[in-house]
Amino acid sequence: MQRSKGTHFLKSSHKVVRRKASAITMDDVAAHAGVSAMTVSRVIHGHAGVREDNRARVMRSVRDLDYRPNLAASALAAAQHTCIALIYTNPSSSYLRELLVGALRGSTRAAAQLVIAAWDELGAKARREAARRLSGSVAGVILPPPLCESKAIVDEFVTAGVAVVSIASSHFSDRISCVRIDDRQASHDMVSHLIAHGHTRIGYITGDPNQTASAHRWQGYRDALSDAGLHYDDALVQPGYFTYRSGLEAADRLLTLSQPPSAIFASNDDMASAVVSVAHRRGLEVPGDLSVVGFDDTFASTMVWPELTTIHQPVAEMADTAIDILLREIRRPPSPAGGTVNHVLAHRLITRASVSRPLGS
Amino acid sequence: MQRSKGTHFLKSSHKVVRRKASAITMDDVAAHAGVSAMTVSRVIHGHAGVREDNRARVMRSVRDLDYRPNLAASALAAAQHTCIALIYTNPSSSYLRELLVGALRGSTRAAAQLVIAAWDELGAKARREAARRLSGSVAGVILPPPLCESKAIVDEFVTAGVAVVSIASSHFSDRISCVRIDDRQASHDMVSHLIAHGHTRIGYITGDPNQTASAHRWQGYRDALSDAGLHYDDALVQPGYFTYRSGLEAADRLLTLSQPPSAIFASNDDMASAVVSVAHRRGLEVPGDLSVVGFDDTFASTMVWPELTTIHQPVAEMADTAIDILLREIRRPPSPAGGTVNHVLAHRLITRASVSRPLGS
DNA sequence: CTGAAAGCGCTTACAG
DNA sequence: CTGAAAGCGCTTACAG
Repeated sequence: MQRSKGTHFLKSSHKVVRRKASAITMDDVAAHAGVSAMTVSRVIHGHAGVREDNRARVMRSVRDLDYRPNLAASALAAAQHTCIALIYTNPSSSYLRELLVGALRGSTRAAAQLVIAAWDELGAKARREAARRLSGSVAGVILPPPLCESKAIVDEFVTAGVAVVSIASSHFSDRISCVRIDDRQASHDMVSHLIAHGHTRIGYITGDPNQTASAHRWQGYRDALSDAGLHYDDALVQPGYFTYRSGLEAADRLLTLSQPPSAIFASNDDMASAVVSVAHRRGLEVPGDLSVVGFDDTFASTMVWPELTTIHQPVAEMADTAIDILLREIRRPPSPAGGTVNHVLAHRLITRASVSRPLGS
Repeated sequence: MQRSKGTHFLKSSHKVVRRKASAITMDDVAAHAGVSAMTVSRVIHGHAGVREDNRARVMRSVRDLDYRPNLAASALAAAQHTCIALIYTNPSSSYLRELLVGALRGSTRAAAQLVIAAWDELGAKARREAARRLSGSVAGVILPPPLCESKAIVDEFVTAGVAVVSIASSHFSDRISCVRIDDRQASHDMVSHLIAHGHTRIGYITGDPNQTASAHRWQGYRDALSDAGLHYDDALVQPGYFTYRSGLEAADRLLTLSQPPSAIFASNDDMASAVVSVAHRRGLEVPGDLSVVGFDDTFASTMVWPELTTIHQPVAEMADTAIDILLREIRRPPSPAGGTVNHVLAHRLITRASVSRPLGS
């Protein structure tokens, strides 16, 4: 192993020792493998048209020297000073954390610069203003809900030629790309899970009517009932807004029904947590007296007792994917077509402790 | 306003329009201001030794052209391919989100590359292993609790010459720098707040004994009681571990006391949420029958009803500051001294709805 | 106090 | 299938 440039760095100097990782450059790898830097670059990016033996040698050298490309250099050389913004407006959304982790992973991998913008304090007008300003300095934006439901905001970016990907919403999927799960199917899965446990009176708390996911989840609930031959009862469906507070109120309405449900499906975890709290206040055991399930698999779902059965949404992966889609759109040659992507990731039913068979079954 | 290089980009091409932001380079600014790029660079970095009129002209041009430096280029040129890792092990810590936002802000500003590592699935041995591996590729690490309390991990990095900053813990402050708040004073403030409302029997739930903050917060509780001339009652202090579950158990013990407290101070929000839940299950109104307060001002504190009075810890700012400290250590010339920094940020008491005067006062 | 030149580590046309 | 050269936009010595 030859560290042509690196070796003398490993002496005593504090500062320089710390740089040792980047001491290995593409040229070092090229020399080690006996090819040009060009070829190394091709191999690394998986470009076709490299002889198999050369490819193998390069990969070997990369491993031997523990080479890690310098992202700053890549970004600069590729003139890909791509700056992508992730905008959030809902600080209480527990999944912002996952969103950040995923976006960071994606932007690092792609050597794009990530900017986080918090717009929760801004009014509608200030948001449009901010969007206009941002359009001047970023090539793409990731729009989580509820921002991606706003035509004004989406328009602002699209008009400015900024690439946009919405997370968890297909509202404007004809104009911008989106990454999401199949909310309807996921909701269907959850209701079927409850039915399989013997529940026939299943309460449902809807989500924010301004978010497309709400309609899909609700539809999934109805589909599953109908598929199981259960009739749909209006009284069992109460409006919510994805907030803890709204969950509290909906749960109260549901549990004071003359014939209360034996299970409640709140369409997100925050509301489901609220249901558990209301149940406790009313002296009901969960899941003994009432089964409760949520949606999203956020932190909130394990912050209650018992922990909630819920639907896992791969949020980090969604953000990561969003970066890829954005970059592809930004870097592709100008095409007349445009063509948005509608990327659907797999969801997963997470079984925890908040579901049991109904009383007396 | 002359966009020597930019103008022709603004034509129809989709791709290139998106690059317009970076079309303005330092050379453009230099030309606009009638100086060299060198001088622009000096002004931007606030280096001394630039004539006042030149400085003013440059700043004017920067503003006029809306110049934004290309971070990739800065990083590359400065040979500051500094890579910093943020390692987390506690995915349920609601403040990871803030940590990420702050770290990202800091790393973007400083053109450092940020890497997020999740070690929560790893055992002690695997963590040491991971630390060793990471030491080869990063110049600095940010260690939030509880990781920063582990001598083995800290040693692994320090030995490898990697700069380390711990968040919210001064445990190894003689060997590594830390960013934190004054936990003891903050806790004192909170207890004084309860006393000011007329509470004299104040329950306390301690934190994870392995985290230094726990001891400081507990000390603040005792200090405040003593300062107010109240006696310290062992029965009112119950052990917790910063988890929701442990809060549930501690609250049960506290509320079954023959003489239960009129207020409970849980030393973090997760446990305080648990206290509220237990209170409700026992038919107690919060804050009517029991005042409850937390610590950290995380998402959990507004996820319960009533929302919790708590101590705000500026977590994002802490991470941001950590990046600065790290960079200073990494980039400073090798010095024999070393010298760690102990940076204390201001906390804030957040008053919400979970405190009232005790019953019958 | 100021600037011309070299170079950071990659990638992108362009030739073979 | 492969490589030499130019260049991405900045900063760092080095000279004035």
